[in-house]
Amino acid sequence: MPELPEVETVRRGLDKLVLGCTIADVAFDWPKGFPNSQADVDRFMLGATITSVRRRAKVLIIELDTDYSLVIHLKMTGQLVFIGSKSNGSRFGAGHPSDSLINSLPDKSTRVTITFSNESKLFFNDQRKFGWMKLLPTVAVADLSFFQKVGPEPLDDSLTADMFAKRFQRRQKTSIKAALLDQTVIAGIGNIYADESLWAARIHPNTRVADVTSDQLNTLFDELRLVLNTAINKGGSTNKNYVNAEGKKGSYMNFAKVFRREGQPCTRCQNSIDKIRVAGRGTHICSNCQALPT
DNA sequence: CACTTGACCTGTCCGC
DNA sequence: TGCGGACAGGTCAAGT
Repeated sequence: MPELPEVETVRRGLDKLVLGCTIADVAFDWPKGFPNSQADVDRFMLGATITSVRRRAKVLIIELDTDYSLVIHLKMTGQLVFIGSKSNGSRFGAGHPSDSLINSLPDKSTRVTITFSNESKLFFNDQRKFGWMKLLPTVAVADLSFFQKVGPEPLDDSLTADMFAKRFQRRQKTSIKAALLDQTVIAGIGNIYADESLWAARIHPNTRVADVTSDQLNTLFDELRLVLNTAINKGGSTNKNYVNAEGKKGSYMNFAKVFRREGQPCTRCQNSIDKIRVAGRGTHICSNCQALPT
């Protein structure tokens, strides 16, 4: 699922819904995705209060007042869905009481259920089981190998176009799309926003990084940030499974220019959008707007 | 090191 | 309808 805009949307939802909540119970049976022992959970989660919800790249960090944190990666199909509970026992969704998720969770994809002292619940669902959640000492979170290697946040105010361009210097021989998807170059970009930003910057995804001009990299920097900010404003993209912390879908797919629009006209030139394969991933382009250098 | 490919899972869709 | 294969928002480990 989730790329930076989706994870950020979930983070904002959790920040609103579970900050200050106290954990009363944790139900889990998923050693591969949640490897902590019952003893760890008893000692560092039960009775703990959530003090902050942060995001780095596509990873969520839920900090507890026990100096432990839950570190969560949703990978392709992970969801974190909050469902409240009224004092009379009836359930309500955070924003949309009619949402079908309210009465269907937990379901067969539910891997972890956290119950808070006010009886509301947070479900970690993951159909494909690629996602994970780890309970770690907060001071150890930064030592995770992923955080040691991950590149800068594309929306960080301090990131300049020059700094952005420099990140690509050690990936000269690969395609620009493979480099964009490489989390050690820039954090948070996945298949949807790689395709969308390359279309906006009129760069063919198969262009070798060495053949991307500095003007094109400058344009890509601007367009990438525009695409990501727009996607956050639309609540992210729901291609299939993604929902936010309230169980709601994102609407960015209605505004996408190429992603999953194969066969439809390019909004700039009316040429039919193509789907090709680049860096082992399905890739959407306008072959008229996005020419390969000759 | 840089680069590519397959593996990890479950579900769905498409062609025969 | 059934069945096999390809494919799906992301990382990793292993190979060259």
